[in-house]
Amino acid sequence: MPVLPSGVLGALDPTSDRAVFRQIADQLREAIDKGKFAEGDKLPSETELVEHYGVSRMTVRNSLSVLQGEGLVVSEHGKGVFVRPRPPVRRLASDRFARRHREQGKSAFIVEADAAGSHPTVDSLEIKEERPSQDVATRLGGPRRVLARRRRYLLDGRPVEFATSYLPLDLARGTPIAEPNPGPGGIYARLEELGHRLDHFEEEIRARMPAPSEVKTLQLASGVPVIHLVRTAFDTEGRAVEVCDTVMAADAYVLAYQLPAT
Amino acid sequence: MPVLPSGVLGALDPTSDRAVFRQIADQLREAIDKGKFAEGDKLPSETELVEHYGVSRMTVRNSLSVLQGEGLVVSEHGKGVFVRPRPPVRRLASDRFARRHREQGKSAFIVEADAAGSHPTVDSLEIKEERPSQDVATRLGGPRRVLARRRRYLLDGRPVEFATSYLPLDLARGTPIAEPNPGPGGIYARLEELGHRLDHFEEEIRARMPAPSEVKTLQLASGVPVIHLVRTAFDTEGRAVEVCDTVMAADAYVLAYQLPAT
DNA sequence: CAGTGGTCTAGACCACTGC
DNA sequence: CAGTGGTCTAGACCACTGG
Repeated sequence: MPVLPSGVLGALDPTSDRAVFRQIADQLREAIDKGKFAEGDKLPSETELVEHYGVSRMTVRNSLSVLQGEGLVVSEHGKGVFVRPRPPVRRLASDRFARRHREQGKSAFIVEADAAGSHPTVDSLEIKEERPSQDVATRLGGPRRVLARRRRYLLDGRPVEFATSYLPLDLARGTPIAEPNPGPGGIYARLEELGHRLDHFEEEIRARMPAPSEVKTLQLASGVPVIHLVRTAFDTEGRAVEVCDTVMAADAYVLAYQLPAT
Repeated sequence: MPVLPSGVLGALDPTSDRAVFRQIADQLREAIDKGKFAEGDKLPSETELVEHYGVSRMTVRNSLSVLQGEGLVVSEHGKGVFVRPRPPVRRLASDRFARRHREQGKSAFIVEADAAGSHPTVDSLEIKEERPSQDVATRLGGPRRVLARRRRYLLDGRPVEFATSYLPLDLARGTPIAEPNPGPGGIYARLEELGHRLDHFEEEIRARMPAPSEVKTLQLASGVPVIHLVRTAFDTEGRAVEVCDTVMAADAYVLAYQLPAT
C-alpha cells in the first residue's frame, strides 16, 4: 500500500529470498539512480518508510545504513536523510609540480584553487622536528631526525586534504623550509635554491576507509573513502629530499597522470 | 565485569557522552590496533560481548558494524567476526606499459603476477560491438560505435580487477584486437602493428565505495573501496585509440607513478 | 512545539558452520 | 547438535532541527 506522495517506491516481494531491508535499500537506490531523488533531495522520513512498507523502524534504519555505507546518502540529525551532494572535484594533473608552476608567489594549492574559482584555505600548520617513522626513514635514506611540516587544506571552507612533508633535518634546519611561510614557490623552490635541483617525483597511491581521526580532520561523511598518497621528491643526484604523506577526501579529487609508452 | 578470557577489553564509562556502541567499537579497534587481535583472529562472539559489557545484542552488533564499515573486520556467518586479513598488494608501476614489456607473449597482468609468485587468471571475457557511453565517446573523439573488451582478473583465485577496453570500431573490427586472444603483447602490440604507434597514456584515478554489482563481481568485503581508473592511449598523431575503464579492489593495489620536475 | 534521526532494550526465529 | 551471525519486531527515551 503505497502511501508516499510521489509513489516512487514500490512494494516488497514477500516471496523473495532477499532480506526485507535489502529490498528497501534496492528500491531507494534505484529511485536515486533514476533521478527520482536528485542530489541534495530529502528521502522519505523513517516514519514514512515504516508506514509505506509496513515494517519496523529498525528494518528501515538498516536499509538506510546500507545506502550510507555506499556513500549514496547522508543523514542529518533532526532534519532527515538526503541524497549525498557530489562536491566539486579537484583535478590534480601530473605536471602540477613542473618547475614553471613554481615561479609564482603562492603555493600550488592556492594558485590552482583560485584559478578554479574556489576559495582555498590552509590551516593547522605545524612544523616540528621529530624522529621519522620506519617507512619515511627508509624512503629518505635513513635520516635519524626529520623536519615535519603538517597542514590541512580546505576548499570553500570544506577540509579536503591533510598533508605532512618530511625533510632530512640536515637539509632543512635553519632554512626558510623550517619557516611557516617558506616563500614564493614553496619548499620545492627553496630546495632548488639550496642546491638540490629536483629531478623527478614518485607517487604511490592507495585507497581505503578512513580511520576515526581522519573522519574528524576531514569531516568525512560515512561512505567516503580516502586516497592515501605518498610522494617522494628526488634531486638530480638521486637523493630523496622530501617525502610528502597526504590523505585526501576521495570524493573531492581525481588524480591525473601521464605515462610514457616507450 | 570482564568475563572474557584474555581481559583485553575494558569496561564502559557510564559517565561518558560517547554512545555505548561507540565505546565498544573504540575498545575493539584499539585492541586490534595494538595487535591484541591479530590479522585473521576471531573476535569475541556477539554473545560474549553482550555478557562482557552487559548490553543488548543490537548494541554489540552496532559496534561491530562500525568496525566493518571501517574495513577492520569481516563477519562470517556461522563462524564469527574476524580481523580482516590484508591481502597481498599488487604494485602497478608507471612503466608498466613501456614498449619493452610488450615483447613477451603474455599479457602484462599474467607476466607480472607470475613474477610475483601469484597465480593469475583471467575470466568473464566478453567482446562486443556497442554504442559508447557519453564519456567514452568524448575521450575517443566521438565514434558512433566501439569495440568493447571486458574481462576480470583474479589473483590466486581472488577477483581483484574488472576492466573494459573500448576501441573505435573502424580501427579494431576485423583485426586480432576483436579476437578473444589478441596475441603476444596484447592489444597495444596489435595497435602498433596496425600503424598506430603509441605515444603516451593518460590515467585518471578516483576512489569511491563500490556499487552492489561491483561488490558481487569483485567479491568485496564491506569496508573496502574501489579504485576507478580510466586510461586513454594516444598514438603519435595525437589520436585517442583506446580507453580502458578499470575498477580495482582497493585493498589489492598500490599505484605508482613517476612525475617530471621540469 | 512537532518532526526528525540517534540510541538502546529484550526478546524472537532463521541460516550457516563445525563437530 | 550447539554455537555462530543474520534478520526482524515493538516498543522506549533522547537530541537535534525548524517554525
